[in-house]
Amino acid sequence: MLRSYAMTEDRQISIALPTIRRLPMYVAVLEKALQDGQTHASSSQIAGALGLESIQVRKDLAAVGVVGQPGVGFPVGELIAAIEKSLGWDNASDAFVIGAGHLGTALAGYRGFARYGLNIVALFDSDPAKVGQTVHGKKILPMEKFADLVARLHVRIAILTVPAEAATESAALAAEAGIKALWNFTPTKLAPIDGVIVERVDLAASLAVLSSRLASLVGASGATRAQAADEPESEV
Amino acid sequence: MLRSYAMTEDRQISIALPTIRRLPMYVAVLEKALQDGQTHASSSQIAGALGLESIQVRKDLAAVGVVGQPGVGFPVGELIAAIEKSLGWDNASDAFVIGAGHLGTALAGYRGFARYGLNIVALFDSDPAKVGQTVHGKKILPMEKFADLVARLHVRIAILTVPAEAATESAALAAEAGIKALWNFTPTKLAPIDGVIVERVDLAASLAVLSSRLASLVGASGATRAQAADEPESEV
DNA sequence: CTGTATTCGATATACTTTTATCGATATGTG
DNA sequence: CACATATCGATAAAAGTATATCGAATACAG
Repeated sequence: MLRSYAMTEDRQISIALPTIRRLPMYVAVLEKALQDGQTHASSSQIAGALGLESIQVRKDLAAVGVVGQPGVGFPVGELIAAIEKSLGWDNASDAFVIGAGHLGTALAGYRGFARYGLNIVALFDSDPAKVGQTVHGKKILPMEKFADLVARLHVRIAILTVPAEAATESAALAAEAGIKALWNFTPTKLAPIDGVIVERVDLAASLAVLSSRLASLVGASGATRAQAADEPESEV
Repeated sequence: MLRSYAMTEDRQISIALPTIRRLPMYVAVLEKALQDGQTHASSSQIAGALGLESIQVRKDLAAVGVVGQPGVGFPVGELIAAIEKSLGWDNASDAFVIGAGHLGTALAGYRGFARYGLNIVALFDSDPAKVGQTVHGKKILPMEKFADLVARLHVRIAILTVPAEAATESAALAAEAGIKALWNFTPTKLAPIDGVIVERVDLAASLAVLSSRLASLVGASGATRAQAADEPESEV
């Protein structure tokens, strides 16, 4: 495989974004296979479990650098380790939640993150009424302590769950404190911040896909009956 | 079924998925422009506000069928209306939340949805302790009443915020009740259900992008050997 | 009225991602 | 061992997206 990069040993950077997004699904399937006692899994097996094509699975797995064995499949354990390394999930990262509202609380209580190499340490909120409370065994601390604790605990990841209007300010504060990666759950699209990675969970985009598909489903049934098995009521 | 260009206005199906995901951002920017009294907005102005290229904005806006005026820009009001129509946001849709945990409560309290044409009517939970409570002015009802109320109120959208292990069952129940679109916030990848649109908010995928970028940022000091202890099951 | 700066839309090009093809390797059966 | 089946990896093709170019339309200043 020759590509224009090929300089660095770790080619994590060059893994295609769509591939990266699929990697967690592979981990889930592979861990299940491992529990079932499988030492190897074929691309077609993985693909079948996820509703993908086997060839795409092979391409994705090739991207993380694991070689399979013709006639056998891919070594499950090795594969999991390689994927987790590619994602940086081999070493758990500590994270702070900024904004101890409903969403922040929900995320703080989500245990699945442990498997994703993410460890939520504490929550921060500017509301004095919330400070001092404990949610899911994690303390809610005042924003004033944020910068100091980021430095002392070497926390690199902050999860933004503040109201939309506070997002920009909170992001700037986090960047100032030395946060390297922001997981932005607010509807606010943040301006790029130098040296800070921002990944947004865009509910509006997700809902847009859902509702446009729904709209075309309903709209299509009025014009054509080609694929519609049942007749939805025309409620416009 | 073939996608023809015959219909001038209603070719929502053919809008590219990446474009659809960007449409909500345009709406946000355009509404701001409208508030500032602008009647027209140029593609470069919109692009600048969102960190995109003007040409991409023009292409996206062309996809929703609005024509701009050379030297002037795009008519703001018309554009908003066209985008909202494309997304099915012109008529608000009622939705039920299944699972009145932290996440479900958070979503039920999120007012931004109103602007996205989504109206959360009630929450459902199988836990008798939660039933009867009210969150954000919305009642938590028992799952037993779900099917009946879907039919009576013609609700088409359900928001899944149950624990991972309950996701498949809840989805089947929703489909049975006549739900047409499922917005899946659980980590469970649902098998395709006939006649039901499923859109998943995949936190693992989002986190994968974040952490892989963070890992490659740290970059050169990457040599680590770690065996991850597995977590039994994920739980929202 | 003329020139300059904007801006759009159509077409073309480049890039990314997915899907297809095919030869080679491995397993298992009779 | 011969043969059918399963599987991978490399290469190629196709499909899908993003970006570049350029002529034409518009506004505005001089």
